Amino acid sequence: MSEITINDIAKEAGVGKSTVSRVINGSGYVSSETRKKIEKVMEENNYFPSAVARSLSKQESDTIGLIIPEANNPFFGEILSGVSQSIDENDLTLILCNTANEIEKDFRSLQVMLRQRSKGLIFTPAGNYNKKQFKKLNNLIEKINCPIVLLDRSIEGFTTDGVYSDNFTSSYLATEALIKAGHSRIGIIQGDLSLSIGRERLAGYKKALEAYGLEINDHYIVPGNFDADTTYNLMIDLLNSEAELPTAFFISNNLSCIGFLRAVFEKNLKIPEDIAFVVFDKVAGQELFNMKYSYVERDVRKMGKKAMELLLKRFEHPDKPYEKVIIDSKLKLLGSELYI
DNA sequence: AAGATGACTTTCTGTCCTTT
DNA sequence: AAAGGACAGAAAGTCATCTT
Repeated sequence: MSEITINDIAKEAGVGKSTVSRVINGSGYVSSETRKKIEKVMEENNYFPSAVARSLSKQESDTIGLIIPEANNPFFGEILSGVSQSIDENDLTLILCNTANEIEKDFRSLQVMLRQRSKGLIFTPAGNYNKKQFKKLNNLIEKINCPIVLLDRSIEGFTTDGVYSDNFTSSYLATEALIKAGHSRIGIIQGDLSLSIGRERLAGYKKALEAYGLEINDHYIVPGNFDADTTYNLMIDLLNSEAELPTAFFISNNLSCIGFLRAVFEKNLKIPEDIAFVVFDKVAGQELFNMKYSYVERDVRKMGKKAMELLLKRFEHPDKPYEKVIIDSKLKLLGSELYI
């Protein structure tokens, strides 16, 4: 049994297919009598128009592409939840690509969106582009030719709508909180410095130490890359070493924190008595272990929703100036007051 | 004779412009 | 208000022509 098409509906309703098309899309003139008849026939035949054919004709699909770098990061789960709510509300279709922080997969994902003739794109780039990669990116984007909203990570030299956070200020405040709690030996689990968010978070940390006259000790800078395993290994090395340890850490992201905690617990250290921390972004699941901890909180769902909002606005007004939205974040201090 | 190759046509299903 | 028909891009189908 072949699929029911607009022609079948038209034939059965005794009208032309263009009339059926107008009913489907609620456009143009259709007498209410004809409309009712066509709707009845569509209902009876359980007819759904082919999105494939519609895309073929319109030279555009109703899909929104979402390209994320870390499917294992709950941050992007929250983003997805915000985006998909708006997708539903606006009767769009979502295509999701995960790049695992590999730039080559950025390109593959963009090619997918190009092949799909996506209507819009929300994009968190996998990393820092070199000249050649930047050129390739520009070529692809030019071909895709649809509105793009950057999310959380910017691309140097590329201007478009975007939703970001104030990484510098949040990191400054997080580090400052540790200082105010009485810590003077404060380390950082550094993020991926090829990403602007990694650099900004490091800069905020450094600036806070500087502001309070504390020395920046390279030995306290753990060169992580936003990933749990790397941080775990580095922390184990550090905890095994003879060196004097920091009494507190600012941790650049939630995944690093998992590695950090694994190492700390493995060495039977107590949080926050032995070692305190403030982490950028919520760490999923910690509430379950009744572990109070401090973190930089941001409304991530809202970031996803806002990105969609920018896209929808761009559809309406293709030529308006680009918009850069900073979603505010605040410090959640939940640990012991003494230590933080 | 059998197989490979290339040129051309048809098919798929909605959309949209023109005509009645 | 409704009908008719061109059209979109890729794949499959058709047929003629060329190569072994």
